[in-house]
Amino acid sequence: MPKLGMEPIRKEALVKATIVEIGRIGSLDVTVSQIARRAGMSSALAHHYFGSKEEIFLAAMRHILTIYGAEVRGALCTAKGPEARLMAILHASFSPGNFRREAVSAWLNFWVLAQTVPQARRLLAVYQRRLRSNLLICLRPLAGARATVIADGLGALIDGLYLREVLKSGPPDPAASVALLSDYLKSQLKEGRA
Amino acid sequence: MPKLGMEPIRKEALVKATIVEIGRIGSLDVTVSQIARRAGMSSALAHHYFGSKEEIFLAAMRHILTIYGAEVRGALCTAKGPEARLMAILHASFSPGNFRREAVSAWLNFWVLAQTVPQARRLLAVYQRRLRSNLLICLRPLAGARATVIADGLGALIDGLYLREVLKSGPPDPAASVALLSDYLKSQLKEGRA
DNA sequence: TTTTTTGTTGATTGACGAGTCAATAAACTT
DNA sequence: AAGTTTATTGACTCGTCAATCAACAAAAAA
Repeated sequence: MPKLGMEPIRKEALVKATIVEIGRIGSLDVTVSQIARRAGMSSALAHHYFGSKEEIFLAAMRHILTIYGAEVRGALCTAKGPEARLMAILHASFSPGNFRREAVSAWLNFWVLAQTVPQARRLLAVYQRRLRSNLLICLRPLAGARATVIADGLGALIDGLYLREVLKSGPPDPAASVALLSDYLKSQLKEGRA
Repeated sequence: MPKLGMEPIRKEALVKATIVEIGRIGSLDVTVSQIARRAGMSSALAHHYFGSKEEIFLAAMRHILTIYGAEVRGALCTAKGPEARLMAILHASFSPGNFRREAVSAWLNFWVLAQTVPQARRLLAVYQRRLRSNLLICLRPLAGARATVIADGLGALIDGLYLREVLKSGPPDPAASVALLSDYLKSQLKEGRA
């Protein structure tokens, strides 16, 4: 039955399965067999395509970051004006796609991974830099010299809200998080003007 | 050579060794043997006193939370007035003790643990509630109805700044985190008055 | 048609790790 | 002195899992 051109399909299936399994188990203690089974193939095939478990994790991480990046870009392209663009970024960070339980769990575990795997750390650093830069572009015309402080605060606040989501029982509440962020933003901008 | 009354000594040594090892490895993929070796005993003894690896982790977590709680209480008892008490809490959260790489790494990994181990989740929830309540007590006289929003924001911000410190390369910079927090606080309080 | 490339898996290897157990020894009790 | 409790460990069991391999199947290239 071997159809040709399976590689990208299999890889994508594995990446998605990895995120699901990490979310299900809640940690990186996920076996390649579990991932492969969920993706509908043998563990040997997973190794065949990715070489190692670590590569699978990194691919999954890239996938999450790519989704997030795309979502931000998509939101930005329709938003006009710095304030609207800022809100677009914040909304994208808490969009249903990124704020699913499994995605949050994946993030949390990638943070852990970043402590030991340089490649993972680099990926995360790229995301942080891009977020920061996006925020700064919008903030500078609004807050001048205070832009960097506000951007750092917003970045940390986003991560912190993700963290807290992990412990919360019940369904995720993106609106509350965005509200808190926008409240923070509003008061910081007022501060600059005072 | 068996001296009597070793249990508490051994347990404490194991707990401290656990935190060190988690910091060193950067994850919970720490073997009981590693922990025991660092604590200067056989792995069998570690099992003898704690029964399971999970119990060891939970004890380590309790230890970290206890230290943090003590630090906050200590800082609070000398501070007079709501503003000073707020700053005391913030400073305690970023005291050198809590800010050592190993402690922060432990914290991050306990977060992961909290996703799957109910006992761990409960411990972390207690910490969050206590922090929130401490903040609220100080904030209510200063910000009235806005107190809860500010407390939630501070809590998330603390966690988020923590996170970024672990992942940052280079030495940690508690002062910058405290500065950002106090900046946030200041502008939020001004907000309430406006 | 033969050969090569691509897809696929069951079985196996080799390592490692949590938890148990039997055995030893020092202290404390009676 | 005999018995009990506490401390301590080396050796072992049992399971798991990442990674490899040999083998088979089908498409594409020669």
